[in-house]
Amino acid sequence: MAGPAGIREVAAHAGVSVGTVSNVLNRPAQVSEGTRGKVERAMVELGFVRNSPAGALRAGRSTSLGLVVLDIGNPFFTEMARGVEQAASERGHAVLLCNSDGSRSRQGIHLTFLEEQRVGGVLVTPVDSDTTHLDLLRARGTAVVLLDEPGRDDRCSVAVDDVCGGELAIGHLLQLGRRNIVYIGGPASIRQSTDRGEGAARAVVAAGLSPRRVLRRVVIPALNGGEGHQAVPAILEGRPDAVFCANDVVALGVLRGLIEAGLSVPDDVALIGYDDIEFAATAAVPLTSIRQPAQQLGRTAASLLLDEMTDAPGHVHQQVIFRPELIVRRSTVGPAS
Amino acid sequence: MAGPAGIREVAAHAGVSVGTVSNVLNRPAQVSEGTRGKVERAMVELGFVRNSPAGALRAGRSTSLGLVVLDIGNPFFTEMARGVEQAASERGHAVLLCNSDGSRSRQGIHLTFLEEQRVGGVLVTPVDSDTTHLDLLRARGTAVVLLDEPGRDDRCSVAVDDVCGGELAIGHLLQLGRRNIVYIGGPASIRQSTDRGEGAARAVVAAGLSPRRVLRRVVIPALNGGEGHQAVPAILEGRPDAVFCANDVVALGVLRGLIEAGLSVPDDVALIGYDDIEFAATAAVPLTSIRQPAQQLGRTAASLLLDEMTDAPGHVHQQVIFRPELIVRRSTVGPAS
DNA sequence: CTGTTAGCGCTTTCAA
DNA sequence: TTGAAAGCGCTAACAG
Repeated sequence: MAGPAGIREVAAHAGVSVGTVSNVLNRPAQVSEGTRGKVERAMVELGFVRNSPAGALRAGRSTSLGLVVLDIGNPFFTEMARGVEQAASERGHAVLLCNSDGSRSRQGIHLTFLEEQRVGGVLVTPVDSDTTHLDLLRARGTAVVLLDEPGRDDRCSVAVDDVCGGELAIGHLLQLGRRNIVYIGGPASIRQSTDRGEGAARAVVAAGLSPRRVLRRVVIPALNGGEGHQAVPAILEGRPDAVFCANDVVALGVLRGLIEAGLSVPDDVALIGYDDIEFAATAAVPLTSIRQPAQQLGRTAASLLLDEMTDAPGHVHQQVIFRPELIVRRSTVGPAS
Repeated sequence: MAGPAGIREVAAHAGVSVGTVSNVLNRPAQVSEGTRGKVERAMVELGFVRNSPAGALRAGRSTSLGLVVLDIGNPFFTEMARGVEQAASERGHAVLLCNSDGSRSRQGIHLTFLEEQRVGGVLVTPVDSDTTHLDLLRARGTAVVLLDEPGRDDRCSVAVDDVCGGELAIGHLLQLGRRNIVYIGGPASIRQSTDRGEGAARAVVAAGLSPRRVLRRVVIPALNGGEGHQAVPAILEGRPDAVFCANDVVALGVLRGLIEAGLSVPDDVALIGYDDIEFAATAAVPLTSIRQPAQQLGRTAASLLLDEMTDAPGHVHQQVIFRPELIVRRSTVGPAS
C-alpha cells in the first residue's frame, strides 16, 4: 500500500547519506565493507526496491532493450527471442518483448512505446522495407539493429540468406524430379517471402528449366496456418507435384489441407517448409524444411546492439548473414529414407 | 544523437509554458483550440517524444502492466499473452512480457524487474505454489492477478478447472476400453500437472476401477517436447494401451517417439494431450486434446488487473474458473471418426 | 571513504 | 485559459 521504501529511507535507517546508498547500489567497491553491510541490511529490512524510472530519467535512458518480432505465435520468433533474452541477461540487460503481428501500425505503436520508455536500443524484425520510423528513432538517439533482415552498411543487421534458402528448397524438389511446383508466400511487402521466391526461381533457371512452366506462385495475406489451410484449393488447381511454403507454420496448415483432400504426401505432392520449427518433425508427415539458426540470430543481434548501446570500443556496423540448411524428412522423400 | 525534444523545448517553440504543453498532453479539452494547435504543431516539428520514465517517476507508477508466463515456447501461453495484450491495449495500457521458463529464480528476477519498473500491476502464471514473492509485491503496492492458477478469495485469479480436464481425458480413454493408461506429467510443484493427474485418478475411481491397476504415472523434469520424446522408453515399459500427457507439446514429443518405436496410434496406444494448441490438429496423428480458452483466459485476467489497478468502482476480488472441453481426434479413435 | 547538492522531464496545484 | 514553481527518486560531481 505504502509502496516500497526509497533510497532516502534506507539512508536514514542505516545512518548514512543518500549518496552512499547510491554508491552501494552502483559502485559497491567504493564503499567500505562495514558501511556497505549496514546499508544492505537496511535495504533488506525496509524492503527497498530500486526505482528504475527515476534512474532512467536521471540517465536519460534505461538500460533495457526492446525487441519487436513479426509473429509471437510462430515458434521461429520465440526461439529467436530466447536467444536475444539470453545474450541480454548475460550482460545484465532486460528485454521488452513486443509483437507487431505483421502489422505496420502495431510496429509503429511498439516503436513509439519503446522510444517513450527511453530504452537503450531496439531490435526489430521489420514488417516491410520502409525504414522511415527506424531512421527517425536512430536520428533521435536510439540504437537500432535489424533482425532477420539484411541492412545497408550504415547500420548493424543480422539475417539469413533467404535467396539461398529458396534455392536449397527448390533444388531439392527438382532433384527429386518434381516439375510442377507451387510456391506459397505472403504479399510482396514481406521480404523473407519475396527472397525465398526469388531463390526458388533461380534454382529453376540454374537447372535449365523455365520458371514460368515449372513454378507457380500463390499469395496468401498472412503467413499463418489458417491461411495455408485455406489456400489448398487454390494450390491444387494446377495439379502440382510439389509445394514449397514460405514457412513451416503455413506448411503445417497446407499439410492438413492436403491430407483432408485425400492426397498423399509426398507421393502425390511433395511438401517443404521453412524455419525447421520443433513441430515440423512431429507433423503428420515429418516436414522437410530449411533450417535457420534462430537462437543464434537472436544472440548475435543482441550482442551487436549491446555493443552499440554501450559504445563498445572498436564497434563498427556490421551485417551478419547466416546460411540456411536443408533438412530432409519424409514430406519430400517418403518413408524410404 | 541529441535525443528527442522535451516538453520544455516544445513550450518555447510554441511560445507557451510547460504547464500548457503538459495540459495538451494529458487534458487537451482544457486548452483553447488555438493554443492546442500551436503546441501540437511544435511537437511534430521538433519530433517530441513523451518521456515515460519522467511521468512514471512523477506519478509513482507507470501505466504498463507486467505478464510473466511459464513457457513462451508453448503456443498455449503465447495465445494467452495475445489475449492479455488485446485487452490491455484496448484500454490504453502496454504489456511487458516476461518468460520464466518454469524457473523459480527467473520468475523472481522478472518480478523484481517489473517492480523496479513500477508497473501498475502484474499478471503471473506462477512456477509453483509458493506465493511469497507475489505477496510481498502486493504488500508494497503492486496489484497482482494470478493467471492459469486458482487463487484464494483475497485476490483475483483466472484459471481453468484442471481436475475436470483430467477427468475428461481419462473418462474418454476408459470409455474407449483402455485399461492400462500412463499419465505423463511434470514434477509435483507444477500444479496444472498435479491437478490433471488428480482428475485422471478420479475418473478411474468414478468408473469403478482401481487407479493402482489402471493408471501409472511417469514424471518428466520439464513439460516440453524433448522430455516427452525421451520418456517414451519409460512409458512403454508397462506396455500401456493409452497415454495421457500433461500438455500438447509433450504429447507431440511422445507421438514422435511412439512412431519411431514402430507403434500405431491409436491402435497400439491411444494418445491424448492438453491445451489443444494449433499444432495438435496438424500432428502426425491428429491429436485428441483438452481445449482451454487460452485467449479468453488472458483477456479476463487483464481486465481484472486493470480494474484493480485503476481502482474501478465496485471492484471485488474474484476467482474466475473456466471449464475445459474434450476435442476428439484420431489419436484416440482412429481414422474411422 | 562519505556527505551535499543540483538537476533529469514531467505533472500538478495554485495564482494570475 | 494559462503561467509559475515545487518536487517525484535517483545519480554524479564535488567537497570534505
